[in-house]
Amino acid sequence: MERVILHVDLDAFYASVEELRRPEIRGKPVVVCVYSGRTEDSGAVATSNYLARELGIKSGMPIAFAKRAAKGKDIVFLPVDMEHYREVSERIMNLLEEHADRFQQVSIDEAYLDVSDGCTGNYPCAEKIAQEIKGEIKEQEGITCSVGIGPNKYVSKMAGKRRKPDGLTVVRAEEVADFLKDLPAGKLHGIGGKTEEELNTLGIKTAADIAAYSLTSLEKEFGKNKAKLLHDKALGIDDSPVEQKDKQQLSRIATLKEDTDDTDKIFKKISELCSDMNKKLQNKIAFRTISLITIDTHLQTQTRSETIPEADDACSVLPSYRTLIDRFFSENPGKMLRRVGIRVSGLSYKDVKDKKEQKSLFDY
DNA sequence: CGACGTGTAAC
DNA sequence: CCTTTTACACGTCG
Repeated sequence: MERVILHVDLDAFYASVEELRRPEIRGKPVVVCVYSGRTEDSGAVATSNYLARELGIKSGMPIAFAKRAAKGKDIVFLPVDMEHYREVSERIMNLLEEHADRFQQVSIDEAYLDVSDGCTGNYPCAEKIAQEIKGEIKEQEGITCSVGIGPNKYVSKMAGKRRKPDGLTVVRAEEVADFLKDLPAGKLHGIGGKTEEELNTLGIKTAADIAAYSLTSLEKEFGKNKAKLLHDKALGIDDSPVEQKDKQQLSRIATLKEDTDDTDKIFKKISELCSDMNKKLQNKIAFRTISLITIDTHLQTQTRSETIPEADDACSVLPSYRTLIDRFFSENPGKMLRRVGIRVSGLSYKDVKDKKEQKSLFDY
């Protein structure tokens, strides 16, 4: 049976939420920033609203660059408030879930909804759901979103990118090839700058160019898996189901006040990150592997990891982190670190299911 | 094969 | 001048 999938993307989410609670900044360019705390303007742009984007201020850009672009203009710079955005997001996601047979949240501001069953494969029905969703989010939270509708997750995501903000774009199965054909390879979700460069050297520029290339020739250049991925992206093929997946890893990373090779200072920062990690673990998740993440002066990332007997308290493995730090420096004498982080993986979830289920299991 | 480290990508 | 978090593929090593 043909599927019908919606992709919902909240427009300039952080900036929209800020405009909502600060009426005085409405109508102005707004830039929401992650300040690293090293210097006055060190850090990066998390999200900018559409007025700021018109001035060339985009996510990922260093704050200092953005301020230069903003020179002399009436632009609002704000620090991120993740806790607040998470609250708003949670309410919206709950609302979205109501409209789906199957639901998958992919980030704080994005989700996929499989409406195949409820709509029995009918696109107008899916469009109606999209309109309802847009109305509800606008009414209840004052935020606009862009929706893409397609025969799978990938096409719905690509469709949604077509019209923003406050867009609604439908791409039916029979329209997929035409919809994708002229898009530059790098615009296809999942194909980034590096891969685009590689493709360009082969004379491949657009989705149609990839599609015209034989899978066998792609395999020679990219290997079996990546070739298949490229081919599928070009043709709009995606069989992956809409389903909520458990996280496989959790990480926390922070920027040091200044570059350092002082293991005590680094260990102190790691300890803070561990306490923070425990908040995420919430007594619900155990882990088997821990990693130290290091980013040096030249922004080169390295990791050092160790598999340990299962643990559920990030702070309990601090001695192991100490060992990993020492290992890093003995293998990288003289290097200075700019940022450090921790990661736990090999997760197992202690199913704290509702008592009903626990009881039914117990009954057997 | 499992563990480990890197690179790519998206947000 | 350069944030944060997650996923996944791939190469290598034992």
